[in-house]
Amino acid sequence: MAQKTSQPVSTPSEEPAWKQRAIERSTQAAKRRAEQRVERFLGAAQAIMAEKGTTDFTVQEVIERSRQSLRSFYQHFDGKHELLLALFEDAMNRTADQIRAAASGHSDPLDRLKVAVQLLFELSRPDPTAQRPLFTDFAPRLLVSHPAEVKFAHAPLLTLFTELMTEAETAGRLRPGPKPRRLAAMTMQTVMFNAQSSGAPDDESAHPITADEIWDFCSRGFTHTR
Amino acid sequence: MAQKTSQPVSTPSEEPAWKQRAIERSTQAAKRRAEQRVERFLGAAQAIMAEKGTTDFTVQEVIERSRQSLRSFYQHFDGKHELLLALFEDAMNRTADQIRAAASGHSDPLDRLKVAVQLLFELSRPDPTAQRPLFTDFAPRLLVSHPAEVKFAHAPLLTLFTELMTEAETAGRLRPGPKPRRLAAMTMQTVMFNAQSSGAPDDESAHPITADEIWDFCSRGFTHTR
DNA sequence: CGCTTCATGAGAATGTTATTCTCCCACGTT
DNA sequence: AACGTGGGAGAATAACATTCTCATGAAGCG
Repeated sequence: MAQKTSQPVSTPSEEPAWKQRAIERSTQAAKRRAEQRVERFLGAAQAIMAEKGTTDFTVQEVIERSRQSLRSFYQHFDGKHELLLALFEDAMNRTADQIRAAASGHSDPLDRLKVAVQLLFELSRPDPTAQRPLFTDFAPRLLVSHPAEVKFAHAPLLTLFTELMTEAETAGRLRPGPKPRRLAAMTMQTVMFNAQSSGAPDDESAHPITADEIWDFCSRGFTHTR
Repeated sequence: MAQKTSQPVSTPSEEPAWKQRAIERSTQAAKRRAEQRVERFLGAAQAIMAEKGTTDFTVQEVIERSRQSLRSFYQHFDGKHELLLALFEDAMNRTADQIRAAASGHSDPLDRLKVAVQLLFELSRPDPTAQRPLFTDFAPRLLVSHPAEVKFAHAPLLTLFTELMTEAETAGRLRPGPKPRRLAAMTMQTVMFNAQSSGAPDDESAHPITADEIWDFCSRGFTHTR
């Protein structure tokens, strides 16, 4: 955080710029190498998850696949937990982008919201076919063990939904009262978790709640319109 | 499965009634004893959970506390998983009863629903003070690993909410269209999971969504009332 | 050019649990 | 009295994550 360039306690003038730069350079190099390694771990983990369709891989598998060592792994990650968290944040970012892109295809604010809600619903659903174990396996667990991290990872999505809600509000399409951001938060949660427990898209006998139903529910609630 | 004593496939007459009864009696006795033991395991687990406020106890602790043996434990339960499931179902039943009782204190169908929603919200919230680790720890995990069991355990609650919804519908307080049962299911999910991620009742800086907001959201949605 | 340091590789050691297995005894039955 | 069975004690196993040890090779330095 604080750079030592300032001249307070220690003699700054005794740290010439060239030295700073030299250190900087070697530091940078080290950082690059570290990033390289981290990337390899991440890539390997992602590949394994894609194959097995679960987050239940072992650290062993990851290091074997990435041709690195256990030692190295724990040098770069605080534990398996952090690896998954990194992957999760990444996935959330990409998801937010995907949804934003899909929504941008419509001009009406409510249409945009609708598309976003329905796509998020589909993406959050536990489909054994599609490989999204991070959403269906990891996220729920993380939610109980590290709620703060989850909140952080959800940020991009929340931002997106807040944008969409705000646009809708500006267009006078929201009912007055609740702040867009809170509506966005509740809508997100509602959509994601209802998707979770809605079973796979096909199976089931009776229940499977659909994206349409969720949209209908979120947007209009259940009371009679007086 | 198949009995070895019989010559033909089935010879009921060759099994005298007295023998049947004798077997019955000893079977019943065994069953009683088994139930006894199961109760002890359950009780011990519950006590430990109450003390530690988490489902992360070890099987060891349970058997020590209940003064029984590992062998016995695995003879009665398929694994720790089944023990927790039993406790969970129990807790859900009691929760449903509690909510039903609270709701019965009001005469207006919508008031009843409101009370139910708000109480469920409070009960589902991760309050470190109150000891409800089954809701906050176990349920989410179970949801991903054994969705069917969760659905089963949720049944009493779903039934309750369906009743309340149906009453509201009968009273003409629901908007036409959606079936009460589906509204009940979505409302339940929405309330429970939003509570999950709403942080403890007190802490937090900005967010913490409230029971009122959730009720408002579920009942009225977010669109403008034309 | 030798020396030191640091990031890594390789993999053994540890720790924690759940789960299974083995031995053994007390009992009611035959 | 032999016997079959339920159950107690607790050792053995299995999976993993995590930590620790040792060795190496390359970068930096005098």
